Amino acid sequence: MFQTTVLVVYGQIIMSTNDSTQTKILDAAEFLFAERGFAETSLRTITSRAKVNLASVNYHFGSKKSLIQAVFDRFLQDFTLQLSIRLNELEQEPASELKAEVLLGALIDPLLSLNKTRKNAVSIFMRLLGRAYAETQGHLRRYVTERYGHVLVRFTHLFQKGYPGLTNDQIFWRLHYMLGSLIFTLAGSDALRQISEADFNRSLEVKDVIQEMVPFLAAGMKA
Amino acid sequence: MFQTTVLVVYGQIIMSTNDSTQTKILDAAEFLFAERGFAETSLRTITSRAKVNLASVNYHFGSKKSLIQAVFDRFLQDFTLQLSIRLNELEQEPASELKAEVLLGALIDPLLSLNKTRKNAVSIFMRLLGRAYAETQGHLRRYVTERYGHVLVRFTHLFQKGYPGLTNDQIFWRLHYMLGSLIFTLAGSDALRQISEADFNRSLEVKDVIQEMVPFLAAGMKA
DNA sequence: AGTTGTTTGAAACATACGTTCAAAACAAGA
DNA sequence: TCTTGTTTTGAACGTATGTTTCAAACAACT
Repeated sequence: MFQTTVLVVYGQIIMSTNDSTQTKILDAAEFLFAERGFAETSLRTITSRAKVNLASVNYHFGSKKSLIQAVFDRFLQDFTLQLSIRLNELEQEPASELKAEVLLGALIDPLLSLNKTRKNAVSIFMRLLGRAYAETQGHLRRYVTERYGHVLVRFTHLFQKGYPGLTNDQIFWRLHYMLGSLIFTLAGSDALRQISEADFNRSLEVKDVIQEMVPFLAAGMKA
Repeated sequence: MFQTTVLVVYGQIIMSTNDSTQTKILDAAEFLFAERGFAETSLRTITSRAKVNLASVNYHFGSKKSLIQAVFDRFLQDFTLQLSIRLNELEQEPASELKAEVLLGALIDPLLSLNKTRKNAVSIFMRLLGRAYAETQGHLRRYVTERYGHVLVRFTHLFQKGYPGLTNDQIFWRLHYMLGSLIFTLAGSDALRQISEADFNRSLEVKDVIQEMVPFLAAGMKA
């Protein structure tokens, strides 16, 4: 008794809406979690925004903690699927082809493609990642790394193959730096703006921000 | 009625302890806030760790929100003071001297000097900054930027002077990237480790991590 | 020793939260 | 239409939280 619309072009899902209770909850939850944080968002706020009953969260997801995991799963399933397709291709390439720009592309393209599924999905996803990363204490990070960590390991191996002159330590940390720039910048691209002055004429498109970032990160990688 | 010990060498405060209730609360609060987050840390947990009465938080700081601000103030007063001394010097220098390594040093040295005041102060401070940054919604970021933003503006101007070939937009974003790497890396240097494999032999000292980061960031700045 | 202003202490308050429950509403098949 | 399994609903429960209150303890000064 809910409405589902799926727009498919040349076999690819371009946009889909799903008015089921579960989807309405996930949509409201991911927005509010990204906006305010996990602890700061109550189930009542979520169900109120989703226009569903409070009890339906526990009925469909079991608990608030499981809802948070479900929000991440929806993003990470899409993302890691696309990423591992790219990794499969790159793992066939010779080391000479594994330059930073190429490897970053394998990360960024799947990321940007998320915006095809939901509005502002990339910003929301990055904010959620930033928050999950801050949750040193919680079980969320453990859950994410246990479930999706193997993809990042493959990504690391490609960098090691492409940059044999760097030690494993250097690779590890530089990947760390790059992730930091990416998540930090995309999570709060509207944030640091108010720190600086107003006389900047910045392009706000996520795509442009990332495009601007690639040469910066690639240069650092070659340092 | 409380004990204060200040160790001064050649006119500089090397280490100081202060057993007043306010200090005990601040010490416990900054540790727990960094560890678990603001919302996830209750006043009862704080006062229990600090071994003071629950009501003393509201007596000395007014509210939990004000306590959070006070925690930041204690860090930022130390840090921005040291930073602005360095900025004063650098603002006298010719543009040719304002290279990325030098400017980053003006940021990093005051940062590292925080570890002289309290144990693990740098890591704690960076985690707090990461959390404050994630708090898009809250008033915390507004408070910090209104009170200490002018120092960052001066820092931005120095970069513009040192790198006249870059547009203001590029400067702005690249500073953004650098901050992301810095905060992200230092806030969770023990975090991404478990994602990757165990066969890395990483140095864990904050100082070393930062030292390793400078060439990476400087190369990006020159890209 | 007595007075005054400050700090601490134990208890209580009101509120917001995640979760549970049982009844009602609904959908689908016999 | 009756039955069965699923979903939605409104209300309630227990608990944890930030804050307030007011009396007791304390420190400094005369």
